[in-house]
Amino acid sequence: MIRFRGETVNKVDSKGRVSIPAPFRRVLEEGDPDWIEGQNPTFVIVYGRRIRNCLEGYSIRFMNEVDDLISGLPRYSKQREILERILNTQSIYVQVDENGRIVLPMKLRDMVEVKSQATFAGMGEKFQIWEPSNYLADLERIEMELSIEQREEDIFALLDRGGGKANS
Amino acid sequence: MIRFRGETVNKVDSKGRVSIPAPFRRVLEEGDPDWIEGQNPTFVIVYGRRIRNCLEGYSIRFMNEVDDLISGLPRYSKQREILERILNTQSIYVQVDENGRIVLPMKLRDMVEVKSQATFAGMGEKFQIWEPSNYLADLERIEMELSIEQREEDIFALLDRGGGKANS
DNA sequence: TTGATTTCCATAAAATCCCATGCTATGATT
DNA sequence: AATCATAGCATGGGATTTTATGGAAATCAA
Repeated sequence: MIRFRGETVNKVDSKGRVSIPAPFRRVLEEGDPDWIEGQNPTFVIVYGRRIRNCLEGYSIRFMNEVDDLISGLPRYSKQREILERILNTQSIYVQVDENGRIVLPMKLRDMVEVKSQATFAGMGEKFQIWEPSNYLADLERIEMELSIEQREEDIFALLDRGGGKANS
Repeated sequence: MIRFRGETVNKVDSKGRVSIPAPFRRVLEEGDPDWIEGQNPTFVIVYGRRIRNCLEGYSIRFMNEVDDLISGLPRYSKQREILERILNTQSIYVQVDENGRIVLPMKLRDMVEVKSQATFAGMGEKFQIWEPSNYLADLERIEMELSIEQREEDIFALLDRGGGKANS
Protein backbone atom coordinates (compact mmCIF):
# COMPACT_ATOMS: atom_id res chain seq x y z
CA MET A 1 0.00 0.00 0.00
CA ILE A 2 1.44 3.31 -1.17
CA ARG A 3 1.80 6.02 1.51
CA PHE A 4 1.71 9.80 1.83
CA ARG A 5 5.25 11.14 1.65
CA GLY A 6 6.90 14.51 1.25
CA GLU A 7 6.07 18.17 1.70
CA THR A 8 4.61 20.60 -0.81
CA VAL A 9 3.52 24.22 -0.57
CA ASN A 10 0.61 25.12 -2.85
CA LYS A 11 -1.37 28.26 -3.57
CA VAL A 12 -4.82 28.78 -2.16
CA ASP A 13 -6.93 31.10 -4.33
CA SER A 14 -9.73 33.44 -3.37
CA LYS A 15 -12.32 30.69 -3.70
CA GLY A 16 -10.34 28.43 -1.40
CA ARG A 17 -9.16 26.13 -4.14
CA VAL A 18 -5.89 24.24 -3.66
CA SER A 19 -4.18 21.59 -5.69
CA ILE A 20 -3.62 18.32 -3.91
CA PRO A 21 -0.04 17.29 -4.64
CA ALA A 22 -0.17 14.76 -7.46
CA PRO A 23 1.57 11.97 -5.51
CA PHE A 24 -1.02 12.37 -2.76
CA ARG A 25 -3.76 12.00 -5.32
CA ARG A 26 -2.39 8.61 -6.29
CA VAL A 27 -2.67 7.51 -2.67
CA LEU A 28 -6.19 8.89 -2.36
CA GLU A 29 -7.26 7.09 -5.52
CA GLU A 30 -5.98 3.80 -4.20
CA GLY A 31 -7.66 4.48 -0.91
CA ASP A 32 -11.10 5.21 -2.35
CA PRO A 33 -13.08 1.97 -2.78
CA ASP A 34 -15.42 3.67 -5.25
CA TRP A 35 -12.70 5.24 -7.34
CA ILE A 36 -12.44 4.22 -10.95
CA GLU A 37 -9.65 5.08 -13.37
CA GLY A 38 -10.24 8.47 -14.88
CA GLN A 39 -12.49 9.57 -12.05
CA ASN A 40 -11.62 11.80 -9.10
CA PRO A 41 -11.20 10.36 -5.63
CA THR A 42 -13.10 11.43 -2.53
CA PHE A 43 -11.50 11.58 0.89
CA VAL A 44 -12.07 12.94 4.38
CA ILE A 45 -10.67 16.02 6.07
CA VAL A 46 -10.65 15.99 9.86
CA TYR A 47 -10.57 19.39 11.52
CA GLY A 48 -11.32 18.52 15.12
CA ARG A 49 -7.86 17.85 16.43
CA ARG A 50 -7.28 21.14 18.16
CA ILE A 51 -4.01 20.06 19.65
CA ARG A 52 -2.21 20.46 16.37
CA ASN A 53 -2.92 23.54 14.36
CA CYS A 54 -3.59 21.70 11.14
CA LEU A 55 -6.13 19.73 9.13
CA GLU A 56 -5.73 16.04 8.46
CA GLY A 57 -6.57 14.16 5.28
CA TYR A 58 -7.64 10.53 5.51
CA SER A 59 -8.30 8.21 2.61
CA ILE A 60 -11.75 6.61 2.71
CA ARG A 61 -10.25 3.22 3.33
CA PHE A 62 -8.12 4.40 6.23
CA MET A 63 -11.04 6.31 7.73
CA ASN A 64 -13.15 3.15 7.56
CA GLU A 65 -10.44 1.29 9.43
CA VAL A 66 -10.42 3.94 12.10
CA ASP A 67 -14.22 3.85 12.32
CA ASP A 68 -14.05 0.11 12.84
CA LEU A 69 -11.52 0.52 15.62
CA ILE A 70 -13.81 3.00 17.28
CA SER A 71 -16.71 0.60 17.00
CA GLY A 72 -14.60 -1.81 18.98
CA LEU A 73 -14.38 0.50 21.96
CA PRO A 74 -16.94 0.17 24.74
CA ARG A 75 -20.18 1.81 23.68
CA TYR A 76 -20.94 5.02 25.57
CA SER A 77 -17.42 5.17 27.00
CA LYS A 78 -16.01 8.66 27.24
CA GLN A 79 -13.13 7.83 24.96
CA ARG A 80 -15.41 6.52 22.30
CA GLU A 81 -17.65 9.54 22.53
CA ILE A 82 -14.72 11.88 22.10
CA LEU A 83 -13.32 9.99 19.15
CA GLU A 84 -16.70 9.85 17.45
CA ARG A 85 -17.16 13.55 17.86
CA ILE A 86 -13.79 14.41 16.47
CA LEU A 87 -13.78 11.96 13.62
CA ASN A 88 -17.43 12.03 12.56
CA THR A 89 -18.73 15.43 13.50
CA GLN A 90 -15.55 17.40 13.03
CA SER A 91 -14.79 16.13 9.57
CA ILE A 92 -16.06 16.50 6.02
CA TYR A 93 -16.00 14.61 2.76
CA VAL A 94 -14.06 16.29 0.00
CA GLN A 95 -14.01 15.41 -3.67
CA VAL A 96 -10.98 16.14 -5.82
CA ASP A 97 -11.99 17.97 -9.00
CA GLU A 98 -11.02 17.55 -12.63
CA ASN A 99 -7.88 19.61 -12.15
CA GLY A 100 -6.70 17.83 -9.04
CA ARG A 101 -7.95 20.51 -6.69
CA ILE A 102 -10.25 20.66 -3.71
CA VAL A 103 -12.07 23.54 -2.10
CA LEU A 104 -11.08 24.24 1.47
CA PRO A 105 -14.17 25.80 3.04
CA MET A 106 -13.60 29.18 4.64
CA LYS A 107 -14.40 27.77 8.04
CA LEU A 108 -11.54 25.28 7.87
CA ARG A 109 -9.13 27.81 6.46
CA ASP A 110 -9.88 30.10 9.35
CA MET A 111 -9.39 27.33 11.85
CA VAL A 112 -5.82 26.68 10.81
CA GLU A 113 -5.03 30.22 9.69
CA VAL A 114 -4.53 29.25 6.07
CA LYS A 115 -4.54 32.31 3.84
CA SER A 116 -2.95 32.24 0.38
CA GLN A 117 -0.75 29.20 0.79
CA ALA A 118 -0.92 25.77 2.34
CA THR A 119 1.70 23.19 3.17
CA PHE A 120 0.87 19.55 2.55
CA ALA A 121 2.84 17.14 4.70
CA GLY A 122 2.74 13.40 4.07
CA MET A 123 2.35 11.32 7.20
CA GLY A 124 2.13 7.79 5.89
CA GLU A 125 -1.51 6.79 6.25
CA LYS A 126 -2.73 10.37 6.40
CA PHE A 127 -1.48 13.82 5.50
CA GLN A 128 -1.64 17.22 7.11
CA ILE A 129 -2.51 20.67 5.79
CA TRP A 130 -0.77 23.59 7.49
CA GLU A 131 -0.37 27.29 7.20
CA PRO A 132 3.26 27.32 5.96
CA SER A 133 4.80 29.32 8.78
CA ASN A 134 2.95 27.34 11.41
CA TYR A 135 4.31 24.23 9.78
CA LEU A 136 7.85 25.51 10.03
CA ALA A 137 7.30 26.41 13.64
CA ASP A 138 6.12 22.90 14.34
CA LEU A 139 9.17 21.48 12.64
CA GLU A 140 11.30 23.57 14.95
CA ARG A 141 9.36 22.39 17.93
CA ILE A 142 10.11 18.83 16.97
CA GLU A 143 13.78 19.56 16.55
CA MET A 144 13.73 21.20 19.94
CA GLU A 145 12.26 18.16 21.60
CA LEU A 146 14.77 16.06 19.82
CA SER A 147 17.73 18.00 21.15
CA ILE A 148 16.44 18.38 24.67
CA GLU A 149 14.82 15.09 25.36
CA GLN A 150 16.89 12.65 23.50
CA ARG A 151 19.36 12.33 20.79
CA GLU A 152 18.14 11.44 17.37
CA GLU A 153 19.97 8.15 17.47
CA ASP A 154 18.03 7.07 20.52
CA ILE A 155 14.77 7.65 18.76
CA PHE A 156 15.83 5.89 15.64
CA ALA A 157 17.05 3.03 17.77
CA LEU A 158 13.39 2.22 18.34
CA LEU A 159 13.33 1.09 14.76
CA ASP A 160 15.79 -1.64 15.55
CA ARG A 161 14.18 -4.86 14.42
CA GLY A 162 12.56 -6.77 17.20
CA GLY A 163 13.42 -4.11 19.73
CA GLY A 164 10.50 -1.80 18.87
CA LYS A 165 9.31 -1.43 22.45
CA ALA A 166 8.59 2.16 23.38
CA ASN A 167 9.86 3.13 26.81
CA SER A 168 7.50 5.21 28.90
CA MET B 1 -21.51 3.67 2.25
CA ILE B 2 -21.41 7.43 2.67
CA ARG B 3 -21.83 8.75 6.23
CA PHE B 4 -23.09 11.85 7.99
CA ARG B 5 -20.13 14.16 8.58
CA GLY B 6 -19.64 17.75 9.61
CA GLU B 7 -21.55 20.48 11.44
CA THR B 8 -23.84 23.17 10.07
CA VAL B 9 -25.98 25.85 11.67
CA ASN B 10 -29.18 26.65 9.78
CA LYS B 11 -32.06 29.05 10.23
CA VAL B 12 -35.42 27.92 11.47
CA ASP B 13 -38.25 30.18 10.30
CA SER B 14 -41.54 30.99 11.96
CA LYS B 15 -43.23 27.99 10.36
CA GLY B 16 -40.55 25.66 11.63
CA ARG B 17 -38.89 25.16 8.28
CA VAL B 18 -35.17 24.27 8.22
CA SER B 19 -32.84 23.31 5.44
CA ILE B 20 -31.21 19.94 5.79
CA PRO B 21 -27.52 20.44 4.96
CA ALA B 22 -26.99 19.37 1.36
CA PRO B 23 -24.37 16.70 2.16
CA PHE B 24 -26.80 15.14 4.64
CA ARG B 25 -29.45 15.03 1.94
CA ARG B 26 -27.13 12.93 -0.19
CA VAL B 27 -26.82 10.42 2.64
CA LEU B 28 -30.57 10.37 3.23
CA GLU B 29 -31.20 9.78 -0.46
CA GLU B 30 -28.86 6.81 -0.50
CA GLY B 31 -30.45 5.54 2.67
CA ASP B 32 -34.02 5.68 1.38
CA PRO B 33 -34.89 2.47 -0.48
CA ASP B 34 -37.79 4.18 -2.26
CA TRP B 35 -35.86 7.23 -3.30
CA ILE B 36 -35.48 7.91 -6.99
CA GLU B 37 -33.27 10.50 -8.63
CA GLY B 38 -34.96 13.86 -8.66
CA GLN B 39 -37.29 12.96 -5.82
CA ASN B 40 -37.00 13.93 -2.17
CA PRO B 41 -35.96 11.43 0.44
CA THR B 42 -37.89 10.48 3.55
CA PHE B 43 -36.22 9.74 6.86
CA VAL B 44 -36.96 9.33 10.55
CA ILE B 45 -36.54 11.75 13.42
CA VAL B 46 -36.25 10.21 16.87
CA TYR B 47 -37.14 12.50 19.73
CA GLY B 48 -37.28 10.01 22.56
CA ARG B 49 -33.67 10.17 23.65
CA ARG B 50 -34.06 12.71 26.37
CA ILE B 51 -30.66 12.15 27.91
CA ARG B 52 -29.16 14.13 25.12
CA ASN B 53 -30.84 17.39 24.53
CA CYS B 54 -31.20 16.84 20.83
CA LEU B 55 -33.16 15.13 18.09
CA GLU B 56 -31.71 12.34 16.02
CA GLY B 57 -32.13 11.72 12.30
CA TYR B 58 -31.95 8.17 10.94
CA SER B 59 -32.01 7.14 7.32
CA ILE B 60 -34.75 4.63 6.53
CA ARG B 61 -32.21 1.94 5.85
CA PHE B 62 -30.37 2.45 9.10
CA MET B 63 -33.60 2.57 11.05
CA ASN B 64 -34.60 -0.74 9.50
CA GLU B 65 -31.33 -2.23 10.66
CA VAL B 66 -31.95 -1.00 14.15
CA ASP B 67 -35.50 -2.35 14.07
CA ASP B 68 -34.15 -5.73 13.08
CA LEU B 69 -31.79 -5.70 16.02
CA ILE B 70 -34.68 -4.94 18.31
CA SER B 71 -36.69 -7.79 16.83
CA GLY B 72 -33.88 -10.06 17.86
CA LEU B 73 -34.38 -9.26 21.53
CA PRO B 74 -36.64 -11.48 23.64
CA ARG B 75 -40.27 -10.52 23.15
CA TYR B 76 -41.75 -8.74 26.17
CA SER B 77 -38.32 -8.15 27.67
CA LYS B 78 -37.94 -4.84 29.40
CA GLN B 79 -35.05 -3.80 27.17
CA ARG B 80 -37.02 -4.49 24.06
CA GLU B 81 -40.00 -2.58 25.33
CA ILE B 82 -37.88 0.43 26.14
CA LEU B 83 -36.16 0.44 22.80
CA GLU B 84 -39.45 0.07 21.00
CA ARG B 85 -40.86 2.95 22.94
CA ILE B 86 -38.00 5.25 22.14
CA LEU B 87 -37.33 4.27 18.57
CA ASN B 88 -40.80 3.37 17.35
CA THR B 89 -43.18 5.35 19.46
CA GLN B 90 -41.15 8.48 19.94
CA SER B 91 -40.22 9.03 16.35
CA ILE B 92 -41.76 10.37 13.15
CA TYR B 93 -41.29 10.11 9.41
CA VAL B 94 -40.24 13.31 7.73
CA GLN B 95 -40.10 14.09 4.04
CA VAL B 96 -37.60 16.55 2.64
CA ASP B 97 -39.33 19.11 0.41
CA GLU B 98 -38.50 20.51 -3.00
CA ASN B 99 -36.12 23.08 -1.54
CA GLY B 100 -34.25 20.65 0.68
CA ARG B 101 -36.13 21.65 3.81
CA ILE B 102 -38.21 19.88 6.40
CA VAL B 103 -40.74 21.20 8.88
CA LEU B 104 -39.80 20.64 12.48
CA PRO B 105 -43.10 20.39 14.34
CA MET B 106 -43.49 22.83 17.21
CA LYS B 107 -43.58 19.99 19.68
CA LEU B 108 -40.14 18.77 18.71
CA ARG B 109 -38.68 22.24 18.62
CA ASP B 110 -39.90 22.83 22.13
CA MET B 111 -38.43 19.58 23.32
CA VAL B 112 -34.91 20.55 22.38
CA GLU B 113 -35.32 24.30 22.85
CA VAL B 114 -34.79 25.08 19.18
CA LYS B 115 -35.88 28.61 18.39
CA SER B 116 -34.56 30.44 15.34
CA GLN B 117 -31.51 28.33 14.62
CA ALA B 118 -30.55 24.68 14.64
CA THR B 119 -27.19 22.93 14.54
CA PHE B 120 -26.91 19.77 12.47
CA ALA B 121 -24.14 17.44 13.61
CA GLY B 122 -23.10 14.42 11.57
CA MET B 123 -22.58 11.28 13.62
CA GLY B 124 -21.77 8.69 11.00
CA GLU B 125 -24.87 6.56 10.63
CA LYS B 126 -27.18 9.18 12.07
CA PHE B 127 -27.18 12.92 12.72
CA GLN B 128 -28.25 15.17 15.54
CA ILE B 129 -30.24 18.40 15.65
CA TRP B 130 -29.38 20.77 18.48
CA GLU B 131 -30.16 24.21 19.71
CA PRO B 132 -26.83 25.88 18.80
CA SER B 133 -25.77 27.03 22.25
CA ASN B 134 -26.68 23.69 23.78
CA TYR B 135 -24.55 22.07 21.15
CA LEU B 136 -21.60 24.29 21.93
CA ALA B 137 -22.01 23.54 25.61
CA ASP B 138 -21.87 19.85 24.84
CA LEU B 139 -18.75 20.34 22.75
CA GLU B 140 -17.13 22.18 25.61
CA ARG B 141 -18.07 19.42 27.98
CA ILE B 142 -16.29 16.99 25.73
CA GLU B 143 -13.22 19.17 25.38
CA MET B 144 -13.17 19.50 29.13
CA GLU B 145 -13.07 15.78 29.53
CA LEU B 146 -10.38 15.66 26.93
CA SER B 147 -8.14 18.11 28.73
CA ILE B 148 -8.82 17.02 32.28
CA GLU B 149 -8.97 13.32 32.03
CA GLN B 150 -6.48 12.61 29.38
CA ARG B 151 -4.44 14.09 26.67
CA GLU B 152 -5.61 13.83 23.11
CA GLU B 153 -2.71 11.57 22.19
CA ASP B 154 -3.74 9.06 24.81
CA ILE B 155 -7.20 8.83 23.36
CA PHE B 156 -5.97 8.49 19.84
CA ALA B 157 -3.53 5.87 21.00
CA LEU B 158 -6.58 3.68 21.58
CA LEU B 159 -6.88 3.53 17.85
CA ASP B 160 -3.50 1.91 17.58
CA ARG B 161 -4.11 -1.27 15.67
CA GLY B 162 -4.38 -4.32 17.84
CA GLY B 163 -3.98 -2.34 21.01
CA GLY B 164 -7.56 -1.10 21.17
CA LYS B 165 -7.96 -1.85 24.86
CA ALA B 166 -9.45 1.03 26.75
CA ASN B 167 -7.75 1.78 30.03
CA SER B 168 -10.03 2.81 32.84
C1' DT C 1 -63.51 31.03 8.73
C1' DT C 2 -59.47 31.32 10.70
C1' DG C 3 -55.36 29.43 12.01
C1' DA C 4 -52.23 26.18 10.44
C1' DT C 5 -50.02 23.75 7.08
C1' DT C 6 -48.37 22.82 2.53
C1' DT C 7 -47.04 24.32 -2.30
C1' DC C 8 -45.06 27.17 -5.19
C1' DC C 9 -42.12 30.93 -6.69
C1' DA C 10 -38.07 34.29 -5.95
C1' DT C 11 -33.25 35.55 -4.91
C1' DA C 12 -28.58 36.33 -3.18
C1' DA C 13 -24.63 34.06 -1.91
C1' DA C 14 -21.90 30.17 -2.26
C1' DA C 15 -20.24 26.11 -4.40
C1' DT C 16 -19.27 23.75 -8.74
C1' DC C 17 -18.19 23.19 -13.44
C1' DC C 18 -15.71 24.24 -17.61
C1' DC C 19 -12.21 26.08 -20.34
C1' DA C 20 -7.59 28.27 -20.74
C1' DT C 21 -2.62 29.12 -19.65
C1' DG C 22 2.11 28.56 -18.53
C1' DC C 23 5.56 25.09 -16.81
C1' DT C 24 7.98 21.03 -16.32
C1' DA C 25 9.13 16.57 -16.74
C1' DT C 26 9.56 12.82 -20.10
C1' DG C 27 10.66 10.81 -24.04
C1' DA C 28 11.02 10.43 -28.87
C1' DT C 29 13.45 12.35 -33.17
C1' DT C 30 16.64 14.07 -35.77
C1' DA D 1 23.32 16.68 -28.05
C1' DA D 2 19.89 19.72 -29.55
C1' DT D 3 15.05 19.92 -31.02
C1' DC D 4 10.51 18.92 -30.75
C1' DA D 5 6.22 16.82 -29.26
C1' DT D 6 3.37 15.10 -25.47
C1' DA D 7 1.31 14.71 -21.24
C1' DG D 8 0.55 15.90 -16.68
C1' DC D 9 0.59 19.46 -13.29
C1' DA D 10 -0.36 23.86 -10.73
C1' DT D 11 -3.01 27.79 -11.45
C1' DG D 12 -6.46 31.52 -13.12
C1' DG D 13 -11.06 33.34 -14.76
C1' DG D 14 -15.71 33.19 -16.01
C1' DA D 15 -20.18 30.88 -16.55
C1' DT D 16 -23.47 27.91 -14.40
C1' DT D 17 -25.81 25.45 -10.82
C1' DT D 18 -26.94 24.54 -5.90
C1' DT D 19 -27.96 26.12 -1.52
C1' DA D 20 -30.13 28.35 2.02
C1' DT D 21 -33.73 31.27 2.90
C1' DG D 22 -37.71 34.51 2.45
C1' DG D 23 -42.46 35.40 1.12
C1' DA D 24 -47.06 34.66 -1.17
C1' DA D 25 -50.64 31.71 -2.77
C1' DA D 26 -53.21 27.53 -2.24
C1' DT D 27 -54.98 23.81 0.58
C1' DC D 28 -56.59 21.77 4.75
C1' DA D 29 -58.85 21.21 9.25
C1' DA D 30 -61.98 21.94 12.82
